[in-house]
Amino acid sequence: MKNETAEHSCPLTKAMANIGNKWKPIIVCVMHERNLRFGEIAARIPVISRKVLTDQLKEMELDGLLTRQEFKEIPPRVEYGLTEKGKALLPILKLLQEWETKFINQVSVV
Amino acid sequence: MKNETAEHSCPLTKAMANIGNKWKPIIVCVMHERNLRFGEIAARIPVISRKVLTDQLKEMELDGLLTRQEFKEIPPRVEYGLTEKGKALLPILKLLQEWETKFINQVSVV
DNA sequence: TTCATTGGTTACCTCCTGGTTACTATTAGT
DNA sequence: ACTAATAGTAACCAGGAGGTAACCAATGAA
Repeated sequence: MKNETAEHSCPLTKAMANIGNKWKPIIVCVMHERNLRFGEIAARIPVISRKVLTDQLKEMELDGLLTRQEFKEIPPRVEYGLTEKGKALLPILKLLQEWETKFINQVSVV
Repeated sequence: MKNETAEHSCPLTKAMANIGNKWKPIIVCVMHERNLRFGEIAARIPVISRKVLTDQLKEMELDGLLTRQEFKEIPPRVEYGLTEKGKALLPILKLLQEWETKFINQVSVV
């Protein structure tokens, strides 16, 4: 979610600019226990395209949510890991999941 | 954030489909203490356009986040209020704000 | 008769997001 | 000589999200 006004606006807007999109919360979640290689992330989220995954990982690195470590090997190996900022998001995302699960049927059915 | 796969996917994806956009978290926040009329919400979020606000409120009503009560008066009066589901979001959004504030400077500066 | 008020609606437009597909580099293994 | 493996890129595209501006209905007040 691009947001030109994010810089001079409330923390909530900035937070949503960081993780308020389709894939980023999921990427954070799948990395909860250990660093993962690019291919491992892709395997855990099979429905995401490689291009979009690359884009998201780049943005998240810039936003300080995760680190990227490139090993100079052939075939290439790249490992991604959560930063402290990224890790701090985990309990919040867990709450969000619980919230969704709790109120799963409380929508107006049209 | 429209999401065709939301129905058969993880709660997190569904949660983000509910509130993962530019305005909805803010709308929830400004309604934290009491019901508000359309114009009051608009006044609390001056940068949102009327059309977008209307759209968001409609979607949030459908998603069970808030209620809409129309009084048959002239000029019209419409009051919006958080549902239990919407209220349950408040502490989570508060955590998100705190998270953002805490890590506010921890981004890679390019 | 005209205006102000409220809560919208309608038509239209732009740009971003996410998506597909094909392509790349480099080395080891057969 | 050819293939497999990894982590991407590049070119291109459709659709949706958010935005602007003008308009509307109903009534009381001036």
